[in-house]
Amino acid sequence: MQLQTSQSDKGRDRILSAAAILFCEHGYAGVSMRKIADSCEMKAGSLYYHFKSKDQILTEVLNIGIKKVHAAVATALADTPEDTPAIGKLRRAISGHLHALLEYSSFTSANVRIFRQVPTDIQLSNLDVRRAYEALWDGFLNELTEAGYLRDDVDPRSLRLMLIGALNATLEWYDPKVRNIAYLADHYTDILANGMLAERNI
Amino acid sequence: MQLQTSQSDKGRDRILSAAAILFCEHGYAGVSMRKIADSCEMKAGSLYYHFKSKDQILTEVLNIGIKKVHAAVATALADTPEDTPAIGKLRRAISGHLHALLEYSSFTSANVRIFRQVPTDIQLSNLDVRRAYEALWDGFLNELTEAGYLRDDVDPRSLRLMLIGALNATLEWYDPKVRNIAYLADHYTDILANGMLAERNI
DNA sequence: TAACCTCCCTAACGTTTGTTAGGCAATCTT
DNA sequence: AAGATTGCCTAACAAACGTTAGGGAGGTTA
Repeated sequence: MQLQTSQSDKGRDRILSAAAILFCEHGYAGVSMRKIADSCEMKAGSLYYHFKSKDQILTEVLNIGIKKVHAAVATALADTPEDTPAIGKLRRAISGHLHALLEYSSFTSANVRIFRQVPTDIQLSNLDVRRAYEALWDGFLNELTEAGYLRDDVDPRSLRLMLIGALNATLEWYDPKVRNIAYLADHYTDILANGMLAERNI
Repeated sequence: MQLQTSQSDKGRDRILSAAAILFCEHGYAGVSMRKIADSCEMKAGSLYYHFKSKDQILTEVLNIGIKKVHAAVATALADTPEDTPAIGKLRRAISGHLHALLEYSSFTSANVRIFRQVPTDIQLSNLDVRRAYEALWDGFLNELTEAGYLRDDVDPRSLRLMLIGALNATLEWYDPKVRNIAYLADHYTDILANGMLAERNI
């Protein structure tokens, strides 16, 4: 997925990419326009040719972040062969989310890390894309429930919050040198699906 | 658990409490000494009577944060009656963590939210307390494994990362008006223990 | 060739930042 | 009563902040 560039918005993209990485690492207030400019080899004033304020850069970074995971998970689900079992679909969705979060996209990581620390009006401008992503998961989990694959005593919304929360938390400790994403996706799918107890205790 | 005050460190405590809340809401760099001072009805200069720098306040907030969850979980486990089943112990530990995170302690929330965005040397000064808390969980999970309660194909360390990650993520959306902590603790324990599938698929 | 647009630059503005020096009233010690 | 200590204050500093105005090099269009 490309940043929504129409033709040759090279400068814009460089700025957004640099900003995403910096926001992710140091938080919103910890990143100045001068630091963003530094890390894409520009000067602070030049950023204002492409964006009208720091807040606008932030808003775009946040929106792109969610759109990237959304696209990754939607693709993973759409590409799933007809006869894939429920746990297989789940694994693909989880894998898509983790890849977008840990590998492809500093935009996604930035969103997860800084969303709650950002001014309220900017949070609001990110709400629509967030809700769309939540709806994607809720739809998928509801399908599984209606098909009888999920326990009927767990409500899909709570499950979604827990599931995505658990996945997003990997961001805090994930290290590609220790475990790869495929292992992580399998492991998380297995435990979320089957639990950690040797014998079930429901 | 009190902030480690020897006698009447009232000023210190007021500053630390105010700082914890602000750090949690706006991130490290988003909170100035003047804002901390404002919200505990002091002036910025006065903070330097109690602390030698902003970084020192941050360091103490982070350390207290972990110590609070540690104490909560340790107490929960220690108070568990002899014959409590494995899932009961797990529930108590999870409940202790969630209470410290969501109810009692803005120090704990601050730690979870801002740790990764903080300068490296300050992260390092928080490592010892963090490791001690991790060891508490690893010890508990190892006990369960050795007693045969946990599946032997999941490794306790990965499990701990996933479990605490999932719990910490509640911070992003928890709202006491929608669900109480007891419900959350039960729900998380159930799914982590038994999984979400109607029929196991191992 | 002239006019224009694109994309970056420099230099400066007013504000906010962390921190320090010095002062002053209340309390405690002797 | 005299002196020391505690706990806060004010005022100021240099640095860093977001943002703006204006300029200039290079390519495109007329």
